[in-house]
Amino acid sequence: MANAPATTRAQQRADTRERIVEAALEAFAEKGFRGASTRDIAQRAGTNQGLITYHFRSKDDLWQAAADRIFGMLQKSLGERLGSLDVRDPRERAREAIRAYVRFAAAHPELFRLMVDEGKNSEDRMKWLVDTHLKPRFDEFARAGGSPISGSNPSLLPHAYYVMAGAGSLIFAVAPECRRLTGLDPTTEAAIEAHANFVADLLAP
Amino acid sequence: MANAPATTRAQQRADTRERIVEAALEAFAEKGFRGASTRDIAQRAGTNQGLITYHFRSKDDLWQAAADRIFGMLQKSLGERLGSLDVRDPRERAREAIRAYVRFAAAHPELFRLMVDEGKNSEDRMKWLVDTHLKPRFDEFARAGGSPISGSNPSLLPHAYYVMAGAGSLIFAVAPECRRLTGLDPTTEAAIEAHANFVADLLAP
DNA sequence: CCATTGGCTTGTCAAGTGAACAGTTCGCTG
DNA sequence: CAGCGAACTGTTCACTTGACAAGCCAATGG
Repeated sequence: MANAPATTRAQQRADTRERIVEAALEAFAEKGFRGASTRDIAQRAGTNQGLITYHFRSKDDLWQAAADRIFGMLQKSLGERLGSLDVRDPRERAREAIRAYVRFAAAHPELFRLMVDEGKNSEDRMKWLVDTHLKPRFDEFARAGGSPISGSNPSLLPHAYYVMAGAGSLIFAVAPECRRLTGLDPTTEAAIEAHANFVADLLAP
Repeated sequence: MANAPATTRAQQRADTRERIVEAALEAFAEKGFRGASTRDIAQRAGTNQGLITYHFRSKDDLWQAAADRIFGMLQKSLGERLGSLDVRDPRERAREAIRAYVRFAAAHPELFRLMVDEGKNSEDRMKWLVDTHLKPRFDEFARAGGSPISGSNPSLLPHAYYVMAGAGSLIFAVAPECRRLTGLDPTTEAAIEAHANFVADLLAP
């Protein structure tokens, strides 16, 4: 009987791509699109730079894969949390949605960093991000949280959306700064819960 | 009588430095520290790259000058606004401080972009920024706005600070994204006032 | 068992990058 | 008005960047 190979080709391919995407997400969030080099990403993934252009044609394609990954995680995380919630009261559902979002922002500050890095310019990456990932999230926000938060005034929806995103994410996105500035480590469980409740109390009291 | 020179040497020097710092602030906010090149900055300022290393020894020094500029503007802007306000009620003063901050964030989104770009890592620029500019602002926030906002619970101060900063700034920092995502142009006077009131109502109702 | 495939490695390239420096201009001072 | 020195310019240097081409070798399938 021939030795079965330790890892099949398909497995290896998938594993490598996964490692690269994860490293890319980390690097892009940390240094921005231009600041992160493909060599740095390759090193974090434990491979070489040439392999990146082999699996992903270009740096842009790799960035899209990284964005797909983090937004996929967000959708899955929020979906699970709200799906298994049998509360009908809209305000209570809105509160729980806000708290779920804050917890996700704490666990994955890369999401916010990516959004800010790209949202400030009008390049193709921003347009792709809005059309592919942000639009669906915003529409869902309008449906679920609009009324309890913005008081059923639709013209306030954009304000409410960006207030929630900014208020819920910033402290985790600049965690090193927060530690040095305030002494509070926002990555602790207690700080995360305190922040989630603080934001929920503000937006859906 | 000898012709007085069109511009004195001191004027020329100051003008040039000013143009470079302004261009640098713009570029750093737009592309991040690593993403912005000194050549790009020189071009925006209408000069050449060599002049930058002449006036500012290094790219780091130029970045500090840019940070000094935007934080100086913030301090001046808030100081003027609150100085000429003869309202004694703490809550009303807090509301006005919040609204003043939101207006500044709208007029100068570079402030928030710089903070996020640097606050996410632990490099020297972040430490310098905290010690030199952020610490004083945070202390003042604790003195003036702490009680009306965080309900006199000092352990909530960091949360309140980052909620205000994030909620008040994000929509302006990612204005191109906001336009495409929601249809709302956050740079209009109406949108700015709406946002200022929205945030003030949340934090100091 | 061997030819082939395809994931991966290595080496190379043109286009930048920040810093440094020699050369040029010109306002100011003596 | 001479000439010093500060403001400015253009170029060079050592290095990094993303992309690509050629070759390597283990898994695959006949």
